[in-house]
Amino acid sequence: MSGTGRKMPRVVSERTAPSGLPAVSVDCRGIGGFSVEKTFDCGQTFRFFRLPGRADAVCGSVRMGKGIPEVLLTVDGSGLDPDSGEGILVLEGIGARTFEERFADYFDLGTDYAEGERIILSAMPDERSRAEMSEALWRGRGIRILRQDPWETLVTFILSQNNNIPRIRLIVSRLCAACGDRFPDPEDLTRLGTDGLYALGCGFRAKYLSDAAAKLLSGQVDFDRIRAYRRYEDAEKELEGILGVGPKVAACVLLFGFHRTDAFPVDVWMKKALARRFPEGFDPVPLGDWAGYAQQCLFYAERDG
DNA sequence: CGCCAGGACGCCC
DNA sequence: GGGCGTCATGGC
Repeated sequence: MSGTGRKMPRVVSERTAPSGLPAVSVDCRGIGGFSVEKTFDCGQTFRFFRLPGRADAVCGSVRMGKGIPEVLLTVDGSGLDPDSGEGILVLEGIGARTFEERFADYFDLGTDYAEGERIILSAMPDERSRAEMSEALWRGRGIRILRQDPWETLVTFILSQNNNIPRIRLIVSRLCAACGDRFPDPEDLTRLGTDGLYALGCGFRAKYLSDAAAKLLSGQVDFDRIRAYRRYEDAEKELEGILGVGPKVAACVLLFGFHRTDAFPVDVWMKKALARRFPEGFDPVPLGDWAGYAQQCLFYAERDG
């Protein structure tokens, strides 16, 4: 996906919420649809939680980068049509300037996902597989690939292996609680040590997190270098130099943390989805930069039932 | 009690 | 290169 979107969302009002925090309303019509519920419940982020009794509103913290204060954000999608994903999005915790400079990009609202659907379907090899993909895209319509912080995605997806989403969220929340209610930096993991991470419930993944922190701090793994690789395999191999990072975790980090949208993570859910929908086999390569979005739709549809 | 979870490692052949 | 047991933990 190009990200050189034709129609950027527009801030239609800015105010101070009763909480005292800044808030903006954003016109999301004509950008290809957006669903808060699906985007924050499709397993790409683990630090947002549904507001009680609200299927269409979430609240969570966004890591903006090392040394930059996190943003506590409430995302209210109740003004978006659940079918078309068109309407007004309300964000509490940021003003218009922060939205335009950072969060329009974070939500990937400048990318035309309707065009992406057409590209994906046109790349399907036959009518039967096209029908299967069409159904999955319909179910996942409104999902956006968030542009998250690479370090946060690395840590959370190391924790994801042989684990389930509720428990990943639990461990991440304990990690943040142990680091002053913010996401830990590499130095924080070093300070906690493998024993400390183990005590927080990371299990056998504790040593993986220690290794990740050490290799980031030493420069053996470098996010700028990863970002600069042309070939997906080069970026994947550098990430796989970290203990506990294999093809699946690397794919998630590249997709969600580096917006390498040609990544196509395959986990147990995806294996089930692919075997069920495409028994003759499935090749994500022809999907190009839309492979990651197609994967998210297949994953969401499979897990949603 | 068992089984499973956004897998990867270490070892075997 | 493929196959298989193992790894912590919590929820069911």
